[in-house]
Amino acid sequence: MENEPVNDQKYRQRVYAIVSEIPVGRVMTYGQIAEMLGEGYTPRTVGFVMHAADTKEVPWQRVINSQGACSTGRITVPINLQQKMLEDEGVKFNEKGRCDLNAYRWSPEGFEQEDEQPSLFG
DNA sequence: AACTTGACGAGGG
DNA sequence: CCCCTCGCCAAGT
Repeated sequence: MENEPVNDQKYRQRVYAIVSEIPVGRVMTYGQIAEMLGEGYTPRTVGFVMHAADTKEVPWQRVINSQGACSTGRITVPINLQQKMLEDEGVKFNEKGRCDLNAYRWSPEGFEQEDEQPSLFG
């Protein structure tokens, strides 16, 4: 069969495609990605997919949890590797291992989040 | 085919 | 602000 299931890309491919678009020094949360994928997708699933991601082809380190911290903990990867990689890209973490999402969180065009900051018009 | 687990997230205490 | 619980969906056993 010639027709590739491009339109039926597994959610994995979609997740990888999104993650691959995250610029250096920027991050996205699992929930944010799940929201982009649409209904039927949850942060849980995104995390599961990321676990199987090719660490050589995907900037997996730029995906963190909603608290601004690395969820990798001590699982597939040596402790603090993810945070270390992000710090190397310019992302600052505090003593609690959390970064300022308001400053580093990135959204692709068409998926910008609403401003949480109040209007400066006063 | 059913049950358990998991790189999450929001809400309540 | 930290800790615990429930909900979510796909994969592995």
